[in-house]
Amino acid sequence: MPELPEVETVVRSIRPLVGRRIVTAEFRNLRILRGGDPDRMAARLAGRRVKEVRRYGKFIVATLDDGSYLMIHLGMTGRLLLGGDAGKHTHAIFTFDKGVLMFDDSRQFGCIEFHEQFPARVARLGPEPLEVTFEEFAAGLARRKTRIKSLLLNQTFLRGVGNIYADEALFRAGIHPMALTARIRKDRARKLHDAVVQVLTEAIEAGGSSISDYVDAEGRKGFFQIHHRVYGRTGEPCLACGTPIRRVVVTQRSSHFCPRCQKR
DNA sequence: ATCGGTACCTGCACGC
DNA sequence: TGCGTGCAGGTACCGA
Repeated sequence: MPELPEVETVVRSIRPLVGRRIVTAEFRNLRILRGGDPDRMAARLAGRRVKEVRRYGKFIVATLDDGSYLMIHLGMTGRLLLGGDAGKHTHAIFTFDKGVLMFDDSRQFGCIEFHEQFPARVARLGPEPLEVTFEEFAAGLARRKTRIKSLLLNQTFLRGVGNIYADEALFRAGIHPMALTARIRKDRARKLHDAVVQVLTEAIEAGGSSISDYVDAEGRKGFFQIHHRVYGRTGEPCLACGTPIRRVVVTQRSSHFCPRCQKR
């Protein structure tokens, strides 16, 4: 489900919780805690006020009033929902002095972690795609020895790009997903940098892409999926040239591309 | 140090 | 109707 635009939309939709106080935290599925102690977490969280909620790539980090941090990752199917009823896949329930936040995740690839210090995993991520300079971006391309699709998905290169937006950006830049990064010339690299920024910006404006189950914390779907040019369009005609869109697997992930518009 | 393959889960669509 | 297969927006971990 969630890549940068979806996580950004979720973060914006839970902003009303900033300034609110956590009354109780209930954890129903411990897998989500990745080894964290549920009782200790609940005790540390109770009474804390949310100072700030920020997004780092696909990670959500809430800063609490005592300087501790609550980190949330939505994985593939994670949802944060304000209010509503707990369901089969509701794994955590945060009750605030005003409002309730539920974490729902059918595949359980998401996680919730409590940290006394800023989480190291988040600190190790690469730059934000909407902030990275072209020079940094190009230096990253030249330094790696892999296929461009793999690099775009690598969160230490850029944080937040996932399978949908990698495919969409590569199409817009006219680059084949299997292209080796070191062989991409500067003009193409610049096109790719621009394409990443544009596609993410447009997707945020559309509230993200709702393929099957993504919704924001108010239950609203995104509508960027209607603007996808290659992702999920295998066999359908390329919107630029009419050639059927193809699907190849790169690093175990589906990649959708136009064989005519995207040369290696 | 980097890279690709694998594992982790559930649900859905499909063909038989 | 049910069963097997393959696929799905994610990252961590392992061995080469």
